[in-house]
Amino acid sequence: MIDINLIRNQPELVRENIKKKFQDAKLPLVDEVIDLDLRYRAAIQQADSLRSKRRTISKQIGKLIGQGKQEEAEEAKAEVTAIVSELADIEAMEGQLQEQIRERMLLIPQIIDPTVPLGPDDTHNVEIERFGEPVVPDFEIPYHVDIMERLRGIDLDAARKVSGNGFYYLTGDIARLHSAILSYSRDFMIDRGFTYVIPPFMIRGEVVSGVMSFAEMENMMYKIEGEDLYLIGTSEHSMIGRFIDTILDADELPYTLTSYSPCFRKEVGAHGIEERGVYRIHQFEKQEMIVVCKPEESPMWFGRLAQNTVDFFRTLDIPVRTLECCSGDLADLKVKSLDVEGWSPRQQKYFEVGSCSNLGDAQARRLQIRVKEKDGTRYFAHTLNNTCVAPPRMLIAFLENNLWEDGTVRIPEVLRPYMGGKELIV
RNA sequence: GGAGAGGUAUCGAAGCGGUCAUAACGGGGCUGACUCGAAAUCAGUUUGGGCGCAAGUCCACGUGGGUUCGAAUCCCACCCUCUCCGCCA
Repeated sequence: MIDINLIRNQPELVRENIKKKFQDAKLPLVDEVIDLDLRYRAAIQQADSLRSKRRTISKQIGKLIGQGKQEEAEEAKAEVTAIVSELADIEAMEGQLQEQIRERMLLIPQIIDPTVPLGPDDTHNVEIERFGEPVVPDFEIPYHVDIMERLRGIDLDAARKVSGNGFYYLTGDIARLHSAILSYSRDFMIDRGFTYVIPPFMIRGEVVSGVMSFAEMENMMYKIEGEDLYLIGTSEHSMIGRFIDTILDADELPYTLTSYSPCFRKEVGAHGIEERGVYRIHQFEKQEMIVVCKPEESPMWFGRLAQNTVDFFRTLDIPVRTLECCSGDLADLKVKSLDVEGWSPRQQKYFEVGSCSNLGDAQARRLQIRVKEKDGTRYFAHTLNNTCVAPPRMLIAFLENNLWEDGTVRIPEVLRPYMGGKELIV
């Protein structure tokens, strides 16, 4: 959500931004908002003055009755009744206009960062940098599920029987590896100064509708029957929810948090659970980074967050690259976004393992997350989030890159302490 | 699950149909005085949001309705928090 003042004062800038995102169909929204806003403000003034009158006269009635002037009081009552009925119509209009403005404001995209490359869709995303040598070994790398099965580390058949498609049993060393990666990532982030947080895994409907659109909610969130609770799709939901409708002291900032949570997703819609294996599933676990900071610091944090993920994968000897989202592929709430992709020697291409986003003040404006300076000035905070690691998906990259020809999996040094000193999975 | 209490500003808390919601009273914060400095003391100041060029004005007492000329205050529904008992990782 953008500042409505931007539409009032610099509508051209808002239109340009819509064009940059190849959403020309939304251009009329700008003029609609300008028109509705004018009418809304007029309605406010009219209603306010009526409310003011109602209040003044009502107070007088009290006095008149106190003085025993019944007749005058009755006259005044009639006057207020007339005002109140007039007010009812204007208030209805006021509410309607406000709702119409809000509906449109939610559709108008956030002003993107000037550094975002322009392009209509994800084919125009721009590779920024590669880290590590994307090696293609001279033996064939099996499908990740086959690798796991050979190591007796996964049971998808049983999971389908028990829970359905999109779930898994991890067992033995693979399960341990999964936990090791999470523990390691947690410590990795703590070492970089982030505060470790374990948030609620279920949140209220009110919070859900605050952090995502209705369509997203329908397609992603599992609802608990008979309760006003939803399973989180990512810890970002509960982490950002924590700050809804708060005013933070400027000297508390920045909040640099790293949170662990399981994530539950329906994955309804375009993709479904088509992909076999553990690439796209209903339940996975994730270590996340969340930053709430001052506006001028968000570009700096954006870079640092993305670098954290890159560094993390590099300590596990997985080649990665960063890919910047072009304007057309960027979600409407985001100012700038970078995907981190891990190398798949089997497919001989990179695939998404994490996503780093700067939401600017869009999320904060929508959720009323404000900052107060010592001198009393207030403004909206900037929020960022980034995947540190989502183990099931990263296991794919991990296994493919650390597999030896004889079928054993090498465990990188940094993970060994979390694996009881093991160097190999055989 | 049973019983009770309660949701008012940064915190505690008063108000329980109009003349204190620019929120009593107390604490905290900030500014100033005194002081070499601090503590203590004294004085002042301190909610958020909308509209308006401004003067000013409106909204918010958990949420949503209702009654009334007028609602923090009365009525209805819902939400949440706390305490005790029970149950239980």
